[in-house]
Amino acid sequence: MFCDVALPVPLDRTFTYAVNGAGLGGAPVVGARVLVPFSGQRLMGVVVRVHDDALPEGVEVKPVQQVLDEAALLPDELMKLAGWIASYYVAPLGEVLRGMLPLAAEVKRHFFYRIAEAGRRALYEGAAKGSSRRSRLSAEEQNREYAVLNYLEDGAQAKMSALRSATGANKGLLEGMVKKKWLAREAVAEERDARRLEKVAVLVDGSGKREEGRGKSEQRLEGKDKDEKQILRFAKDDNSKLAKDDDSKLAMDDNSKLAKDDNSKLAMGENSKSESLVRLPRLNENQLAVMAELAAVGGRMRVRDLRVGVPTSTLGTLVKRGLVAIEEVAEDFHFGGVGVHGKKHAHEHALNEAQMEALGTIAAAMAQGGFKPHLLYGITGSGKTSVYFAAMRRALDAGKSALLLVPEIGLTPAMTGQMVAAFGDEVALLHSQLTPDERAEQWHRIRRGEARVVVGTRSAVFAPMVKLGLIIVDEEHDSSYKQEETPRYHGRDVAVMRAKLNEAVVVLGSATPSLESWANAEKGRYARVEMRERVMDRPLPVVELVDMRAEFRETGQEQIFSRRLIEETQGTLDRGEQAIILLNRRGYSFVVMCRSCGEKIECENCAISMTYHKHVTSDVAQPGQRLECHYCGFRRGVPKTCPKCESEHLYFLGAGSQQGEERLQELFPGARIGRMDRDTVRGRSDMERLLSRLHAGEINLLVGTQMIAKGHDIHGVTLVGVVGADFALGLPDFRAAERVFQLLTQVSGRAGRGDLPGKVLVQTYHPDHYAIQFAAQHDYPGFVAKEMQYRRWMHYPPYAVLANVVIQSERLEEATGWSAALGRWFQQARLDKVRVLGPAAAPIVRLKRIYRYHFVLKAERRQTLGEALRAMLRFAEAQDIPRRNLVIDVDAVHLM
DNA sequence: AGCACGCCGACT
DNA sequence: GTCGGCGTGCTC
Repeated sequence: MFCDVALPVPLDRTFTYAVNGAGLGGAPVVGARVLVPFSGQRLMGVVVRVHDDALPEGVEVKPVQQVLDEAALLPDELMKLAGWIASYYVAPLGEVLRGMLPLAAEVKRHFFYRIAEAGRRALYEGAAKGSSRRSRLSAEEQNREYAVLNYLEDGAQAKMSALRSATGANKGLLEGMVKKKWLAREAVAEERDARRLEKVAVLVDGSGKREEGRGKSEQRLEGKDKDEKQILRFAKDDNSKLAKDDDSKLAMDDNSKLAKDDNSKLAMGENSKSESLVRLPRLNENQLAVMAELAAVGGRMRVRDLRVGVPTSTLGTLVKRGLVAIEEVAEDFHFGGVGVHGKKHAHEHALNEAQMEALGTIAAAMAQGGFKPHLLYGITGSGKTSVYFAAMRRALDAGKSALLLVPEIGLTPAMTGQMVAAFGDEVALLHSQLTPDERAEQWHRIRRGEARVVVGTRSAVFAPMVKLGLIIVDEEHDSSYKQEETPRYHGRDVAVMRAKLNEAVVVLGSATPSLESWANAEKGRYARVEMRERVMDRPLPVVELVDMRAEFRETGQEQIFSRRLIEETQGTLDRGEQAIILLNRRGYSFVVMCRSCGEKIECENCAISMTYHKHVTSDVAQPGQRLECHYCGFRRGVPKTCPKCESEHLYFLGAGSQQGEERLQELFPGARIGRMDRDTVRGRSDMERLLSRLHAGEINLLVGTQMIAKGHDIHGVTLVGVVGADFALGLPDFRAAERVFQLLTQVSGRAGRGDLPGKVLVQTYHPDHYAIQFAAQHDYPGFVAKEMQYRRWMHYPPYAVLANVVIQSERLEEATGWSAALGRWFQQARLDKVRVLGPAAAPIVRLKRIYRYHFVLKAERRQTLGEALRAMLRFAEAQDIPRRNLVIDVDAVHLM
């Protein structure tokens, strides 16, 4: 018997292994994970086929080394989905499957090292001969090498982690020793329980209840009085275990001294059974607070919950004094760091008529059963979220599970907070900020059917749901659903396919649906559900356009903020209301240009203009390094003179959010200004803090990049200013108009969500452009009609399917040579019904030191496009163009 | 991708 | 002479 295994390597095929080897309980099933030998490595892969077909000639079949799952880890429909993605996006199946599994946490590869013959010689014969003088090792590193050899001298093998902590060696050093043949290395992949351990603080009381923790010392507090004469009695049973087994860090650190003493005694064969009396000084305020809190909850509490305003060391002190013990238990559940907050019963608000109707349509589809896609077009503020909640509730009531996809969880803390509040511990959150362990844990909770509601970003579309009944894709137009690395899938489109395979209902929701989804609704493939009124009959904000060309003519100077915007902002602040201003670039100024030669300062690694940051934005930066590349992160100082012509006249162009904030500070000295961009919002907590300050009115003027536009529901905001959002209209991107329309609509939606009506001021250099005009009128259908015309004429999606093919190489000659060869092939192949544009330099011709050329392929039919791409790959293979230098992006969102 | 194998240049 | 850097080719 054989099985075909998909491996996480960039190769468009599977590999066959024998499964009748000894020690394996029969053949693995499709969907199970296996460990297999592969090119000198041991890899984990997923079985995709079990068969006894004749094998291709000339390959030596190796046996499967270990079967990790008895039953299929991935259910049948996810295996099918993986196959579909691999074919649709022309991606290796193994890489698709890798993205579907929480692999990292479950199989850990350990390296074991053992001393080799040459290493022994080096050790005995001494340093003089052993180390080559050529090697660039410092004396310190050489010493470490000898420490490693000493450690391994007895011939036993040691784990890399043990070696590192014992000798201070790092991986590079150990690998260097392997190269010198001083050490032999063996890699072992081992499976482990994905569940995390959690530390629980336990109040040690004097009631005689014995501590039965694993090898922990029995600790007792004599008498319950917590005043001056606390006497503690340590009765140490067997501290050697404490030192060896107890990996609880707190207990370890604090008892290490004690444990050491006892170990030495033990080593001499003396069993310690000592008792000691320790007199304790009175507890300080922090310590008392911790004790009180523990006592208040019955003496047990998770350490994580305990840290309320006291330093972490306090707990350590209490442990040292034996008043508290730390136990480790398998953690049952937590929300991966998202707290429960938000309006608890927001979802229970009575739905208005439009919402009820939308819910009715979705519920009816669920009741009827089977695959049913919907497009929920609801204007900003129409209450889509409430409909999602109600629909998910219905799914649960019907015994089904529900999946909600959101663009970026960190940016919408309110939504996740509400989910947790509404569905409690039936919710699992999946997002990029989870550690591999947390991810694996959530994955298994979902797989076991314990979490029936899943909220997550793009990759959550692969959650192993049990009885999936409903998938909702919120803000379905959002480009963050597109994965920008292999496999380059679109979360929304995968969601629709998944719903089809699961015979589930899928709802794509947006105030500005993508043209693709709108076209599908027009064709009747998706049922369209509309909500065209805001909740509570709130009006949409009035949008006023400010023509920045006229502004310049009249004022004679280039200013970030127009007189109208300044005036309106002043008025808003004077009335005690809040304003937010979108300035869709981060940094201070995004171009540094030479007045003499016109040269812009570009990144060393990318063909990209560097952004000036007035203050260093990251702790890794060297002081003074204020130019930053937003693509590769490269930083440098600001040169005094132009690098090209040495002129001293460098000037800074294009205002970013940082400059916006500074300018607002000057204009409105009394305003309480906040800034929201990737420099000020690093993690979820930053976002939550900013939003809560905004809610509380501690901030009354917020400036930021597009993250301020994302679904936040802030009732006090009555003015929204938009600065430079039409910049994108000048970019060579067929989706530019769509993006600008979406951004304007989304950000306008932030205004007037409370009792007071909102107003939007859009500063623009293209006041007559239809994207701006329709956005100002809140006319999505009008915009779509116009944009569809353009797409039809130009044969762009949704009137064609499109793929971007990038040819990349660090060497310019390779990139140009290969693209020319492919160009010639496309010409002579005369692919039927496929239009090929290119080869051309990619819009960003060099990125992270890699040169990039590209083709855009357009076809009427999906299948035609797929065949063309596969034919192209075959040609590339025949021409020895390495596969990794060809990036195929089906349904590309950015043609960069 | 990651690893082995093999050619070639630098240093003893 | 020997070591180590890195380009090339293959992986059931």
